[in-house]
Amino acid sequence: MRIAELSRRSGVAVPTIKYYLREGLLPPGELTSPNQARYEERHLRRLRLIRALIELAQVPVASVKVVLEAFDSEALSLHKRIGMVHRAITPRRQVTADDDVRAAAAAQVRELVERRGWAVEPDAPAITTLIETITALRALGQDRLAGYLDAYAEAVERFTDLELAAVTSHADPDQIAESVVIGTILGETLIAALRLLAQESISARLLGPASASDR
Amino acid sequence: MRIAELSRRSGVAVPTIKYYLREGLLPPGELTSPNQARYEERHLRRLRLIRALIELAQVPVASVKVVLEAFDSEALSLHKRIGMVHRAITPRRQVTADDDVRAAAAAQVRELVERRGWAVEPDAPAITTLIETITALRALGQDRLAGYLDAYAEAVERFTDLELAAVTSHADPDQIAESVVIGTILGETLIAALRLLAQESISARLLGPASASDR
DNA sequence: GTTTTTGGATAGTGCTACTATCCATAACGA
DNA sequence: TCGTTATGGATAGTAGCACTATCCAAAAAC
Repeated sequence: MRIAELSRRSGVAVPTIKYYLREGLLPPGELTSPNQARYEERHLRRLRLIRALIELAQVPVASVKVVLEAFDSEALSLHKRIGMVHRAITPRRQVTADDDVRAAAAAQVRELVERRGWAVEPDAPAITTLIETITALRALGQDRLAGYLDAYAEAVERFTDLELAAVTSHADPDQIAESVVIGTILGETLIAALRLLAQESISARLLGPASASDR
Repeated sequence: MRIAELSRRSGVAVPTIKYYLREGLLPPGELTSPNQARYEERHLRRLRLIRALIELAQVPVASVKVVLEAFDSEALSLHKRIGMVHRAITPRRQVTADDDVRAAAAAQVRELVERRGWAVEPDAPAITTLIETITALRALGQDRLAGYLDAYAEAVERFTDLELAAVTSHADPDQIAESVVIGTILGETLIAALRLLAQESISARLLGPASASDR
């Protein structure tokens, strides 16, 4: 197919497709002449994936590129590819002043990881996010929330077990990689949306129409 | 305190504080003369909250403003304030072409909400996100993942129950509002980070060193 | 009494994610 | 066959966001 059809079937404007080609998000089509290229179904699939990552999961274009590189690195172990994706989608956090609040948060995270028997590198990007978030929660007077970390961690393990169990049912290792990468990123969007719905429902029941200041 | 001290204690540059004042994120200090204002502890707390929302939860400045307005709307019921926050932190999704894939996803979401007995408005922002995400997952050939929606929903209810239970232990309704708003937004960051850690751990165990192409 | 800081206003910056324009060539439709 | 439309590739421009920088007269600090 030519670029116009790719655009029509994906809903992405032609100049945007050209931009993705320039940025290396989308592999070039096969040139049939100096100014004519042919695109395949895989280009359409790739384009849909790019749009899902950008629009739904809000991944920046530069990170999408890294994610897709991990996606395509068939020579690497799946674990390493997942590591690449994690690094790509975790924003760089500049570490706050290293006071005792942060040290306590770091200790809490270390203990959590140990208690749950998680095999993670101590400099994993999510560790920093976790420490900074707990530090912020405590600084905001929300120690209570930070104290429920273990319960959160347990609930979170359900997602992961579920996902990885689903994945191992696939036979083709490339299919597995695809599922894990997509599941990691779009799964987060899914979970966040479900969480908001559950919250709205509970809040409607507990805190809504019954409130004095309402209506 | 004056602006220099506010800057020093919060770690936010003076011009940035002025910018937040202009944008209405931070209430003005009390003017003691035409070009002199006094800031209180509450300004420092507010500034820390703003930074946590922007840096950790990646909430855009314009949305932070709406969140803080909900935060300060003491006249509204907590349920309505939560609704404001949800609308502020959910990006506008332009609806994809209304084909049968999307219709099926919409039906799936409707059934899920009904099955779980969730009391949510049918035009809640998270509903659209959910439908679009499921549509995208199916378009990407990840029907399996989309099929686990119920299990995801169940795990997600744990968070929410936990949070709301924790909240009702507070007596002061303003404290409750504060906890819910902060918990809603920073909780998501927390959950996402924990999920990445759990995933890294499981993937290290199942898919890591054992792989052929890995060292 | 001089140096520093302040609130307030305005303008400028760097980055991101596109859009727009141009051009020579190729494909299409009458 | 021939005028119109589409294409690949290059370059330049744009809109929005989140700050930064600069300036000023007046106040504070030393």
